[in-house]
Amino acid sequence: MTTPPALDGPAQDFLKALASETRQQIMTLFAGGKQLTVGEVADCCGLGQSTASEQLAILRRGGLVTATRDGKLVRYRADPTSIGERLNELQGYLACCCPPSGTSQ
Amino acid sequence: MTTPPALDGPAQDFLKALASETRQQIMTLFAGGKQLTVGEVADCCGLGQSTASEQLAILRRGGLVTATRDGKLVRYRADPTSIGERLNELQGYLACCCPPSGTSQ
DNA sequence: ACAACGTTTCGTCGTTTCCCGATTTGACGA
DNA sequence: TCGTCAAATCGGGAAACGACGAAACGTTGT
Repeated sequence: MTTPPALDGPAQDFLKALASETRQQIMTLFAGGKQLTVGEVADCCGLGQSTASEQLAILRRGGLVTATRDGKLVRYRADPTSIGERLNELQGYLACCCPPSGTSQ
Repeated sequence: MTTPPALDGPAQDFLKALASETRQQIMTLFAGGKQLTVGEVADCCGLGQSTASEQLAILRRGGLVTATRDGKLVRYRADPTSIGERLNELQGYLACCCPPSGTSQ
């Protein structure tokens, strides 16, 4: 009886993180493996400093980016491994609702 | 120079649709290709009738479900084809931020 | 014509999200 | 030890979201 597998915490955070246009825009900045500081992100997106920091924190909780300290700077970059995992989980979740073969009703 | 491919409308609707716990729960009801009416969804989730209708409309806009009329009922079910497409688009978008091979910074 | 089911719209309420400025924390370097 | 710069956190205000009930409408079947 296919236990309805409600999405768990991590997957939830992943979706929440992606469900904002601003954060989607931020993610595009990391294209090609680029690394950026909070200030650069704020600059590129026309956001306040604290706002950028908050949005990056949400992306980090969603497993989309990681941060490493470099002197007094903190460099953010995309986290392909984690993204792949969450994407897989999402696919698995959706697969439950989407019988590849029509088992019909 | 990987044109930053901001997510387009459909993908946006897909993410928005999935970014609600209630709608995630609704999706699990369709597991195994089941079909449900608005009333059944409202019942199963403890939602008001209009709320269920609204949430289903959002899921439909997101390409997650389709609706067909059957007599005076409207039956909803998951839409695997559309889901697959949107999932692919999402993957493509994320791939831009996630160099499969470390092209490094 | 009428009843049943679904959809849409309206107004409301409470919660959450987004963004901000201000303040605090943390990590240097003098 | 003191500044200083970057980042994080705090507090607040505006907007968006989720849910509700009620009403009006469309469709379908009796």
